[in-house]
Amino acid sequence: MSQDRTFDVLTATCPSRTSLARIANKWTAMVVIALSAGRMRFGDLRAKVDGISGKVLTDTLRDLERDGLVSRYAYAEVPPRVEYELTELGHTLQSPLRALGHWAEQHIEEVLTARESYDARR
Amino acid sequence: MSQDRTFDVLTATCPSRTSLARIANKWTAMVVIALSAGRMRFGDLRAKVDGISGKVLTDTLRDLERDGLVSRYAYAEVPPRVEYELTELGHTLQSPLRALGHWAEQHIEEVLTARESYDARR
DNA sequence: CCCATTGGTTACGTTGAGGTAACTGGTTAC
DNA sequence: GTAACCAGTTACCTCAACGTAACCAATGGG
Repeated sequence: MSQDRTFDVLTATCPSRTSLARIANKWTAMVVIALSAGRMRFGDLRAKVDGISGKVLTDTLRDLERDGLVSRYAYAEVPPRVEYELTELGHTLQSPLRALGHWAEQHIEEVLTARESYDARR
Repeated sequence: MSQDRTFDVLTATCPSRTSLARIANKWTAMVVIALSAGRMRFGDLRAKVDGISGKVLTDTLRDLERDGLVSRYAYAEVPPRVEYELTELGHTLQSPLRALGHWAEQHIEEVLTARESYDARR
């Protein structure tokens, strides 16, 4: 139950780094943030994560499903209906990733200002 | 001062998304986590972020500097010496990214288990 | 003298992420 | 008959990410 100091993302061979590589990713972040609103079907998710291509959304969802972060519910209907939702594990990832999204929104003006002065300097 | 609902990372054209793309990135996360320990020179940073190549570290640091998250101090010595540290803005990013790192370390076992059962299922 | 040492940067070549577009399936509406 | 519907899947192509290795310049050792 207590924290084993066994895993360290800064160590190249540590398996936790493969996990970090997956979650520290813009598409993963956006999909998880979108799914925070609750169970959703593929088309709605695609509309919510503005600009994501079908291929990338499919790939991202499959990876998240494989890692146990998202559940997939397919209905044998025509036209097909498929819904996705965060698992219990996925919910634990929601708050860190939403924090990242909030950071991006709250600090974008400072970032843009910094970029301008950096670019002007060269 | 209050929160304008002006920015939304889920909107493709929103500038905050470019910012999210930069911070929701494995190398960015690892470098910021490493720099949480304080001002550090290039070589030490490279050793701490195990497995990162010189080129990627340089590129990552330059992007972070451009966005105002990291300060760069170069000394005109031979051999050259350059130190980096988080800016005030960079410090505000430290806790969300460390949270991501912790998540990866704390939940890697569940993730590995999920992967196994997913792969076995196919 | 000459060469090795040192940290950061750059040039070059390779790999992989990601975009586009065409196609699948059975049912309903024209 | 044929067109539209939804969630993929595949093939193909492009461009960005990444790794490798050479390079720079002043100092110290032999």
